[in-house]
Amino acid sequence: MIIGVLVELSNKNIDKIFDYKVPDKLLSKIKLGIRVEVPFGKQILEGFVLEIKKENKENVKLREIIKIIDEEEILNKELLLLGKEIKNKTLSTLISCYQVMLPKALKAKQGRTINKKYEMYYTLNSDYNYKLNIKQKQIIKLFDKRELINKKEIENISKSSLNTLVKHNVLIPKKIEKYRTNYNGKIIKKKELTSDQNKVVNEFNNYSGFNTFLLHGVTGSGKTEVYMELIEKKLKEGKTSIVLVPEISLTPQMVERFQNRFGNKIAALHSALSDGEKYDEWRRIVKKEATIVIGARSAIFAPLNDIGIIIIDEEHSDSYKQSDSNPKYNAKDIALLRAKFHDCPVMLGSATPTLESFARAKKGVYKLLSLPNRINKNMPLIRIIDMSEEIKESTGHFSRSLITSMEAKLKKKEQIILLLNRRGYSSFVSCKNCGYTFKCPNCDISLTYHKTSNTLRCHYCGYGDKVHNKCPECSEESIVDLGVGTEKVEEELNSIFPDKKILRMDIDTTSRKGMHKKMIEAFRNHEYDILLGTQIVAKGLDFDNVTLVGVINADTSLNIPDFRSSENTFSLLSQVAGRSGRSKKKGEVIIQTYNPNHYAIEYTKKHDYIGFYNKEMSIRKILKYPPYFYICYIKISSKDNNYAYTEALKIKKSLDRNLHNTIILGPSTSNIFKLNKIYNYGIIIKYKKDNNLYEILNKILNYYQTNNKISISIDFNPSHF
DNA sequence: AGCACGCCGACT
DNA sequence: GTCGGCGTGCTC
Repeated sequence: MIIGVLVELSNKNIDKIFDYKVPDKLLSKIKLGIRVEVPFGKQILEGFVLEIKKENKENVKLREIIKIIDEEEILNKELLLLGKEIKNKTLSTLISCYQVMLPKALKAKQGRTINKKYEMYYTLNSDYNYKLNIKQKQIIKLFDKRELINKKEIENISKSSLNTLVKHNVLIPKKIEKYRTNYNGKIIKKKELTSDQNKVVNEFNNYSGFNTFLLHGVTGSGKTEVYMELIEKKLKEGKTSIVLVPEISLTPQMVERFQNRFGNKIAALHSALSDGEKYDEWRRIVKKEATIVIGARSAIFAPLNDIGIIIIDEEHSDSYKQSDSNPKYNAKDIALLRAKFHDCPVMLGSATPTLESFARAKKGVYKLLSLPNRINKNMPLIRIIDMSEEIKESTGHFSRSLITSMEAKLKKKEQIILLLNRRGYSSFVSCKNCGYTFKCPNCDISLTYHKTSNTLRCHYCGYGDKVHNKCPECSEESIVDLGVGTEKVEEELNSIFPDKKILRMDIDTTSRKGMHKKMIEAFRNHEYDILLGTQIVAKGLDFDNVTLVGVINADTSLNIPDFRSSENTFSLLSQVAGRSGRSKKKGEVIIQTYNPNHYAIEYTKKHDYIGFYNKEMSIRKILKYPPYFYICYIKISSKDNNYAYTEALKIKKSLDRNLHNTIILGPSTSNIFKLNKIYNYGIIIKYKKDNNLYEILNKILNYYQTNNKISISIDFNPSHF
């Protein structure tokens, strides 16, 4: 037998199928989608079995595989096919497309130490022939009611008796796999749906087979309850479901809600799990023990069969796009591919859908469903504070209106969420005298001051430096911290409200495992009065007692050189505003800004998504941006700045020669020009139809493949530049 | 990715 | 004359 194997090396030259012979003794174990170990040149590598073919005389010189790694396929037919589609859409290596589908534990080299975990159990040999003493009888009695008894439980009676019983074949040991994750499902009865929710469910049920739905529901309108209703229906039909949520809002709270409804049918996949835990969850899915998968981006590859629905919550979130490594895929696109394969619906949900999705819904490509009202029928009141006026009156980060409002809420024992919008914002340490700014020597990034460790750090490469008092340029001792960090705002809050408890939540304080969950629970239990944080506080959190949301600086995300900056700002502000007044108490939102007349802020104030959509669409049309045009971003990177630029120019010229009906911009420096000593340039291609784009790009990739002085990365529909 | 092959510079 | 530099090409 001859098999075609794809080896686990992500290199464009090797990204093809190599043929191997299978020795007779392994013949019966060969299946598509398992891994095997093969000799490859001088090395031994793992690879996936992608083809099984008949032997013929020309194959005589082939080498033989060494061994078989998996008993069962780890990539089923659907996923094998899907990998090829992703390769074609993203121009990545096929092997990277398969690797991205699997938990780390199953990847070559990285996973060798992660094994299944077992626990020892015993069963009773029904026809044993042995005279029992008192202790032993006591042990045997355990088996009256149960068939399997855990080793620990027996050892609690007597460890040596256990050994004797095993020796005399009275008890038979059984190794049973123990999952590192566990769920104690206390099923809570579902809530009655509101009439709005019922209407959505009924409209959805009018369709069958593959369809894409866009559920446009304002914050607090009860989208999750709709999702659960649809999943329950699929569950009754014997079908499985995938629910994607952004990593940041994949809070224990969200997982718990699903567990309370569906118990141990749920498998949750998110970054807070260890590699071993992820591996266990993955196997629970394979074994069909879990039929509802809830997870972040990569959960779209869950090895489910018979998928009945795929739900993507907060569909506007850019976390569904993998942009840091290949393949640069978007989970929304993968969802559509899988749904077509399973002939099942996809539901995209958001209070602020992406323009792309809403435009498709308006064209009828997606079916538009909406939840226009909050469950409590009460949208929070939003007030905009012009900080350019305010700054004349106060020195800190807080306007008088915000402080007054905070005082009022705190007096009523209500809670407050404060958002420090730091997106694209680099806080920096600078010289007051000459303007010198401390920058990372590896990256084109200002260093950030960390008070706790008294160091300057680069948030991109991790470079650290001592704090200097003297300016290296002008030697004056006038170094100041100009950044607006959460630490600094926390200090200021402490001095304004000395007797109030403040909870600071950002990457620094939530990175430790389980901290996120603990903090959210502590805030819910009212152990704190004010929750201060970055983006992390904007999404998905649901606290009944929060009646005021304050946005300290709405503008920072507007100032990013990215055509989506208005959309991202509108979306962020609308989302965070939605945290206020979700229950019976009336909610209030205060947004501090230096651009009170910017349309992203004005439409946020009016809770007017459609208004924002129309305004932004008109701009996108003029500037030829998505959804009117597709975008492809080519990044050219090298340690040699000049070389990177000259090659980028060459690429641009070659694109000009070969592509027609496209707009090609650049090369210009990337948003992060220098990162880890590497210089980055980018070329933007705007196009409507792809013509021969893929072919040309493939040629460029192949041309530079062997050049190790430069690297080329291609991102379709990028979320960062 | 690794490793061999191969064609040019400065050294026991 | 030889050791070793890394450019090029190949791995079933």
